[in-house]
Amino acid sequence: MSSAHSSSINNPASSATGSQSATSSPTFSPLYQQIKALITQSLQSGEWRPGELIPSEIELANRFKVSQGTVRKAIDELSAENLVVRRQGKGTFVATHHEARAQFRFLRLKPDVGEAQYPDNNIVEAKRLRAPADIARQLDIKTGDSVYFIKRVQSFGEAPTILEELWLPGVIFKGLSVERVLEYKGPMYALLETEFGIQMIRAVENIRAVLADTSASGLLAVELNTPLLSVNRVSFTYGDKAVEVRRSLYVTNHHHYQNELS
Amino acid sequence: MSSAHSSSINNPASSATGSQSATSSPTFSPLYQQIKALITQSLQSGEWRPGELIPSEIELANRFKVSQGTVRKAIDELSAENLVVRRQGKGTFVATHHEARAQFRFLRLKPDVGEAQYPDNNIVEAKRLRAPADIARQLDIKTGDSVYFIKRVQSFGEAPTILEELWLPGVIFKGLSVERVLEYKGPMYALLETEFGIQMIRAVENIRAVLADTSASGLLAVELNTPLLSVNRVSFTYGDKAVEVRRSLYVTNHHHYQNELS
DNA sequence: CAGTGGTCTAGACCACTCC
DNA sequence: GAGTGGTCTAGACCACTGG
Repeated sequence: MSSAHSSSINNPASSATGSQSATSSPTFSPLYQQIKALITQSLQSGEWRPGELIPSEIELANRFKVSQGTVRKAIDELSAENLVVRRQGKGTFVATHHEARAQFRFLRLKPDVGEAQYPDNNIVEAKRLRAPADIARQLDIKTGDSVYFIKRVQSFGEAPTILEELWLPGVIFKGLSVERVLEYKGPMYALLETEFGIQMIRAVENIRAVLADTSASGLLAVELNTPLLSVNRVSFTYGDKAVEVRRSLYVTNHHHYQNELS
Repeated sequence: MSSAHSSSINNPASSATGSQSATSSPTFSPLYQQIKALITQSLQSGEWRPGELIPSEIELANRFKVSQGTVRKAIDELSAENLVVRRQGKGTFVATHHEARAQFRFLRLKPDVGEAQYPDNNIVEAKRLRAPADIARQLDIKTGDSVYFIKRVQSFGEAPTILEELWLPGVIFKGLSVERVLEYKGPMYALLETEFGIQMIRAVENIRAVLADTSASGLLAVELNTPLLSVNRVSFTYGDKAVEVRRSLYVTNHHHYQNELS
């Protein structure tokens, strides 16, 4: 017995050769799913930080007392969900929003011609306020709870193209400095990751067509009643916890929202 | 030697135990990728038809002279790409558009309240004509080549919600009967699958916001200049061959286009 | 060169479906 | 019970990265 990290896995027969695994106990799930859950916990707890190398498959197999193949299958799924990134010969790394690759995972707006690029940010407004009912519902908090509100315009070159409002739960992002936000020019998710250790894992977008009102037409430099793409996004971190509501208006005269169906 | 199906796999050492595989020959790819390609060929050729059971993993392993694990990994990927569907205890089946499950793979429009449902079709127009330049480019055919053109309105309950135009290459869907289309009420992809053995595997949608013109406002029963979601879809079959252009207008007053980012 | 993930095999047992 | 996909193991070798 090498002691230390044994970790309670639902795996009665830790015996010797071949068999073991998967009895039909009340709460059964495959071993690799349990391993996956344990690794996810370590990711969530910050045992390994974004961008860092996680232990090798062999090391994890030893730690959890399972075969390398089982760890591999667990990591395969985490990789498919973009929680980690595998690099042959180097190791497996915790996914991070601080990478060019990651920027476009949550930005589907592409220019009609030319290469995709990341837009410039311009903060219009940033403040704390009390959550309106609809926002609170989407964030799974109570109406009137403290939220951060950020309004910004994103531009490609000289053309303002995205007008968006972000709502972030005050409890989770406690201490978010308005000044910090105002001076920050990079991707918001990268900032939230480094400042609060909160990672956006998944998001759901509801899309409609709307008309530009006075405010939008002014900020986006388009005529009143220009058709705009309205994108209502709710973003989730580990454990399917909602941590952002983002309401965006896209000018789609020279850009389009691209989606792959498969 | 049990003769019959040996099938030329890039696998020099078909020797006995363990090793073999993966020499660094000019055109190298992993064994399971080669197996995947062979299975895909059989799917494409119609050796196994949509909805049918394909041979078991063990049978395929014997046929291709590889281990079951290798076949498994090949099928895993085909399953992830929705080309086949695995059913424990029963077998692996060729995916088909004749299933409730499959309907919503290519229809992301969801009602704001209530369960998703499949709309009723109303054909407005169906005819053969010569491909305009932009359609031809997207279908990878020549301007003026014969195409089928179908215009239809789809309604949820009493509310017309989708106005769309479909272009299908004449060469591929030769003999598509206008009468057949006019009387057909189900999903178009199911019809094309059964009538021509062509399966839609993947699609790319480019989305913008536009204003309803006179024609659209009439057919969709909305006011002139109502904002509409414009969805330009190109669909692909095996071998990434474009086989449909579909230009849709969605009324998003009581529905929204839902997209999951991950 | 050692260490990592990637591929491949062989064999075992489990869970599910159908006869 | 027989057959299918699903899980798990153990061990081998390959491809890639870096010191």
